Amino acid sequence: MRFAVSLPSPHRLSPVAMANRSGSLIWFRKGLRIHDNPALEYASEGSKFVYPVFVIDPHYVKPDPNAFSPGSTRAGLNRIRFLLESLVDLDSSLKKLGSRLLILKGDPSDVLIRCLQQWDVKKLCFEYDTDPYYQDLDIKIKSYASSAGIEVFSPVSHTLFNPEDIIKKNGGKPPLTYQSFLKLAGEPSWLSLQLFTSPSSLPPVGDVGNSEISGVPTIEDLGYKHNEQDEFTPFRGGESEALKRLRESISNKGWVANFEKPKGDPSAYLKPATTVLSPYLKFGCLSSRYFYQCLRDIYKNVIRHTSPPVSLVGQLLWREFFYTVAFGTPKFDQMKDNRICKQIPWNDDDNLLDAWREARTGYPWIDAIMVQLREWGWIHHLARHCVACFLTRGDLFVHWEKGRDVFERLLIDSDWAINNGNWLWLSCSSFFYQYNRVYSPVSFGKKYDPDGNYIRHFLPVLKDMPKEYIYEPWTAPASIQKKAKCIIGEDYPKPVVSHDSASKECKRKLAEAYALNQKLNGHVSDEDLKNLRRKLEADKDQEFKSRKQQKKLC
DNA sequence: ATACCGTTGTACTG
DNA sequence: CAGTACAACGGTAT
Repeated sequence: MRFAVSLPSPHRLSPVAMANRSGSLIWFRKGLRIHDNPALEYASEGSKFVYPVFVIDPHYVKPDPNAFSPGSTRAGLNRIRFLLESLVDLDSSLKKLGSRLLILKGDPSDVLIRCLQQWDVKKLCFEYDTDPYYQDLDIKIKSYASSAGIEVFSPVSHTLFNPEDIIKKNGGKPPLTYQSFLKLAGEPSWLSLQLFTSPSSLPPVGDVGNSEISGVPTIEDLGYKHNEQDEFTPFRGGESEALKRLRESISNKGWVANFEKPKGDPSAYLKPATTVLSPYLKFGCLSSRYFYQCLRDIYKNVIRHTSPPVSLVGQLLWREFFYTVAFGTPKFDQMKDNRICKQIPWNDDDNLLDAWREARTGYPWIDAIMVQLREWGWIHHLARHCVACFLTRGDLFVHWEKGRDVFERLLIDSDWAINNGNWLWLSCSSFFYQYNRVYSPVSFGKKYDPDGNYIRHFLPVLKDMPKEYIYEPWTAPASIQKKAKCIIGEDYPKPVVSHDSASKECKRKLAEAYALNQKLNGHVSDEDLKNLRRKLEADKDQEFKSRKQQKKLC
């Protein structure tokens, strides 16, 4: 039966009406795909109607004129666009199966609860998500559903493993090294199953009463101007694009079998050295499990292949590792009260942060990466390492949380667990502690590009720049500087700080902080941090004075 | 207590 | 340029 217009709330429905409910609601959040989608499969099983819903949260998409780049408060325009493209693709796939995507706007929990009240829904299906944002949301939704007698199905399908299982296996705490994670994880249990079961048709959409439903909005619909941004990311969102990219990536079996992350060229932009599947994995346009299965199939048929951590499968397992640690670590995204995070008295100087964020550090190789990040929303992972090290472990010595925020906004693939994990890693706050080891484009360039053209494609502006300029901007011969200035402009900034990969000064600061952490067994109070910061500043002052004195004597 | 290890190092010598 | 010495932290296994 079909319900006409709006319904009373479920606790006021007669038992007959409840019993007669025959539809399902699939709530898309991540997992924007048809293939390997257990929630969608379960929703359509034995259902007369299926309501495929995506809720657009104004908090996530509403233009924020005060943000430092075009976009909303939380997301840059590139990612918003990527999301909308993914939704268009999902809608068109659903239409081919006899259904369509219902777009609703508002606070997700309010909107969804209203749908459950008004529509013919017996089963509510959505992919399980470990991000704190969804964990909170899910509690609300689940508690409503159970009070209304609606069945909830929330399978783990975003990741290869259930982080909860791994943590349980490890005695309640997440593993903190990649190797121990590998041991605990083993092979995923579903590997022998045929995952790629896209439905051939779907039940029709039920009566939606008087709910306000729209098609997928354009960025103009959301209030953005057509020319808000000069250059947009060249990566198109959506499942179709994801599968196309996957097929292209894995068509070269030798490449897949021999993939070694550190050997790729981070500057190769038009033909990236990696698969650039991360944004599709982030939104679930591509199933990580399907990807994993494809890779395993290839490995089976070759004599030799690379292994984790550097292999392609290894990259997928890094994702699992960070998801697991992030899920099992309270306050994972901050320094304070974070069990696994070193307490370090970072600089409070926002001018340094701004210079880094706005690509005017005065180091073309850093600035080039930052411009590509802003304009294209994607940079090679090794390039991410370079700029993250530069911000936190050079003379800038800026808090990793601030760099994290910039990445979270600008990257089209920014993923809560992975982004925070990498910043913890690269700032030597957790997982990795060898603060004298830095990642810099100069060393990558030396290693991987004998022609010296290494950094060329980070940015079109830099593509014809002589390597001397790029590597050592302010010590290059005058003739080269002259040529470089023609390309970049006379007003190209002088370096904001001296930056000798990881400077002695920075190393000293970190060593101090580590000693403090050790002495206090990790329990470092705000007061301790303040004192240490004061001490560091006093030391610096002292050093400055003594240097002045020495000069005088000379 | 000690040795060894870690996704992709650095600096020097010849 | 290749080869070698060095540097260095916390976590884990022994």
